Amino acid sequence: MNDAGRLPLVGQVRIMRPTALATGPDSTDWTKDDMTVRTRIAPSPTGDPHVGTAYIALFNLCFARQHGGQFILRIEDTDQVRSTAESEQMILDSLRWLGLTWDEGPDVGGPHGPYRQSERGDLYAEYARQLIEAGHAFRCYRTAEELDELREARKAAGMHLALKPADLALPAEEQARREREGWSHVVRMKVPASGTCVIDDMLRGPIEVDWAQVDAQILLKSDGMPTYHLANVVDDHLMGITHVLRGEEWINSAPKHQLLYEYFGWQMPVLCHMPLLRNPDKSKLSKRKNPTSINYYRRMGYLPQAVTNYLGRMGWSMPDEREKFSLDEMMAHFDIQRVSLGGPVFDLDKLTWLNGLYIREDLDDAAFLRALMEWAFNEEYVSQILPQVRTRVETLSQVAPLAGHFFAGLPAIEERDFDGVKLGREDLLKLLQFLVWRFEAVPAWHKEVLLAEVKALAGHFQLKMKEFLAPVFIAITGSSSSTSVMDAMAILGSDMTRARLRHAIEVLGGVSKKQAKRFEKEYRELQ
RNA sequence: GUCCCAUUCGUCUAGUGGUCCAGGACACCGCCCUUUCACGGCGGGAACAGGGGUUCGAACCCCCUAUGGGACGCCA
Repeated sequence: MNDAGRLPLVGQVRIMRPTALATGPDSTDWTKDDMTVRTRIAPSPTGDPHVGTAYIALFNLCFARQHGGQFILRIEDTDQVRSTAESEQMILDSLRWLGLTWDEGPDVGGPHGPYRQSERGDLYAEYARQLIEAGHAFRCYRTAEELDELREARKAAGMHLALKPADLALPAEEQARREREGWSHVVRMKVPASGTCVIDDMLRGPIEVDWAQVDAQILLKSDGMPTYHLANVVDDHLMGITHVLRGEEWINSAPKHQLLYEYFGWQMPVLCHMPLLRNPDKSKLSKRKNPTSINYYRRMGYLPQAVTNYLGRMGWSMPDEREKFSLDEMMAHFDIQRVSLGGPVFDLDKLTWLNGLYIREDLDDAAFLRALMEWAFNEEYVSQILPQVRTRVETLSQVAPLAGHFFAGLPAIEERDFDGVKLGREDLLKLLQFLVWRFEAVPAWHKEVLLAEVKALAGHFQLKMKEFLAPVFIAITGSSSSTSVMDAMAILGSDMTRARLRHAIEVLGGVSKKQAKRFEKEYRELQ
């Protein structure tokens, strides 16, 4: 693809831009009757399926459906290092489990495919080339060290850290030399040095950002892959996306996106930045502080309709304020203007209450039985457990007590359950905390990987595996004698394992702020 | 450090200038129901961040301050 004229364009989608900037969100029409609304969720397959992804997907789906439009799923796997096929599959499975289905996507196809950015070939490079030709982008040969220095200089001067085209420019002969010698380079977009950019937000109204705050964004990485900003704009346009509902964290890069649309001469989709889901301490929801994987909630035995319902209550309410509603009801009554902007704290208690409501009110005996079987009493799952119990039981009735932890959430343990562990309190907490941190970072949740991690840590603590695993055993299985703890962790999955380890830390009185500081320091040195 | 976004009970929220000495839900507490525990029912405490405006009137509009969050990556 090297002729710009042959690039596929989407002509039939008409978008009405907000016309009255000064009048604010209330008096502006954001959709038009003759427009086909198209929204999308664009997850990056770099880990466990995140509840935040489901949250944004839910609102995109409801917005599209409510306007009789389409909802698209696109995989943004331009990060070649971190993206995995396994993660992509989990994301698709999880969203489908929640009932958040898409009209077009990598697995179901559609007229605007492929829906996986890694399969969209050199489309992005071609668009980047166009921008260079038009003088809107440039090749940048700066080294990582030079970039660090430039940022340091700006920091020292008390300026925003955004690197501007002028900062990055090399003397002509140096630029020529690096080009001639074939240095690795990136393509960056040109951005105005000063002035103000106004972006419109469907909920927040006009937002002013000073161009001085906006850096010369990299569009094409040195590996030739596009960054989010380029790929996102190109694909949203090519796929006819009319409304972009995404997380608040994108507000600051919206000027770049808007500028790219202008450079290309494309119609800009309507932007809507949703509030971010929060941890109880109000920081952005993170796996460091909370279970964030949809897999975790599934494994904990939450019903998909309850999870979806609960996510729908995050920053949004039904016009009649009812707490319990189905996805269909939400789509039928959806009104984007009812989104409240304060970042909602993800509250396990309320989700759990809601889930109970669904079990009590919505499931008859047959449906309850089915839910239970689908959840964990199915062949696939139980088959994983069998090898763990076969050699340890003499009657079938011993299976449930022995393997109960495979069918449970957090074990009912107390402080004194750890009495038999021959470790000081500080070391005990440290051991569990280090394990949690270590597990947060494992790239793939496989037994061999976990074993390597555990061995490394046991070495650090100068403990035999048996000694090291004693407290882990209690934390994971809730007992001092049970099935293999390494296998249990592998089977239970990352979030459940970490949740149980964290639960054990809490049971043991928790880690104080001072301890946390000490632990972090030691942990960093360990790396 | 610079910029952006936000701010109603502990938490999720209703509220878009008078109907709000602020309503509902979770959690918590009490009572009732009950052979236990739940479920269910009834009740209780609990919030408009602060200060200035605008207005006859402000949770709601404007400004300032404070607090929280986010962004500033060859991650998305």
